[in-house]
Amino acid sequence: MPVCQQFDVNCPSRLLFDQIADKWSMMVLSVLDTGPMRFNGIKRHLEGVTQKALTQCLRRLERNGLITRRVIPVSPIAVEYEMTPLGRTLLPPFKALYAWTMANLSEVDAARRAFDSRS
Amino acid sequence: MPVCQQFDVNCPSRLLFDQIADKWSMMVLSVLDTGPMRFNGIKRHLEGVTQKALTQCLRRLERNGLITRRVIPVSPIAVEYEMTPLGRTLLPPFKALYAWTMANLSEVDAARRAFDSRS
DNA sequence: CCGTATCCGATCCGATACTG
DNA sequence: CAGTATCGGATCGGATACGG
Repeated sequence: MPVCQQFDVNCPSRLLFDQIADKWSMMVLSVLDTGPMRFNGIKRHLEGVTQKALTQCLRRLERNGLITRRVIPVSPIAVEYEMTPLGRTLLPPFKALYAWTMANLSEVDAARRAFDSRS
Repeated sequence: MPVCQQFDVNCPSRLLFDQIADKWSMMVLSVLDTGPMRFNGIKRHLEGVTQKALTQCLRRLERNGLITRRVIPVSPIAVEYEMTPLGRTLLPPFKALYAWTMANLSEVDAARRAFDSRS
């Protein structure tokens, strides 16, 4: 089975892939895999993320059904994010890809140096 | 094992993930999985790709050691791209992710409609 | 605490033109 | 055939300010 059956930018798989392969989603899901967490808790775990970027990322994950957002009406307001069962099913494939990157980092790096020295 | 050990934008895995999770790489690798192919051959298989985008994508894949580029000095010139052994090892994790997207497309779509109707 | 709104520079991306 | 070069619009992303 090919990775994308239609080799098309509108391949249904690609439209979903784009939503989860972005800059922060993978790390947010990984953080939430350890349990529910509040906004600033997540933010503290992701060094370098801005509030805007994290908000957008969380919204997208929520819209795609991978996490839930629960407002706790205390003062000041608290918002807890939690992985859904669907979100949990995404972690194994992600981890497989993560394992590949870690296993092949050095080989890729060698290829890059070879390429860069050629040009 | 977490998806990203450092939860950091500079996590070495992320820096590599960005290179392969882009708009076209997955499809190019999938096309080349069927055998070596020339530039315009690949282009014909990827509906919607521009020459510029494909060139950039092929360069990046070549630089990362996932494909090779071979110039065949005929007239007019021919250039053949071929998957490397390293590139081949990337396909199983990719296919796992592809399988997940196909398996969960409808559930994600339902979540999106629910979210959109809430707001 | 958890956002939204706005501005602004950097970057991407397609279209087009041109070359060996 | 397989690129490179260039340009302008669109989009992204950070910084900042403000609000419930």
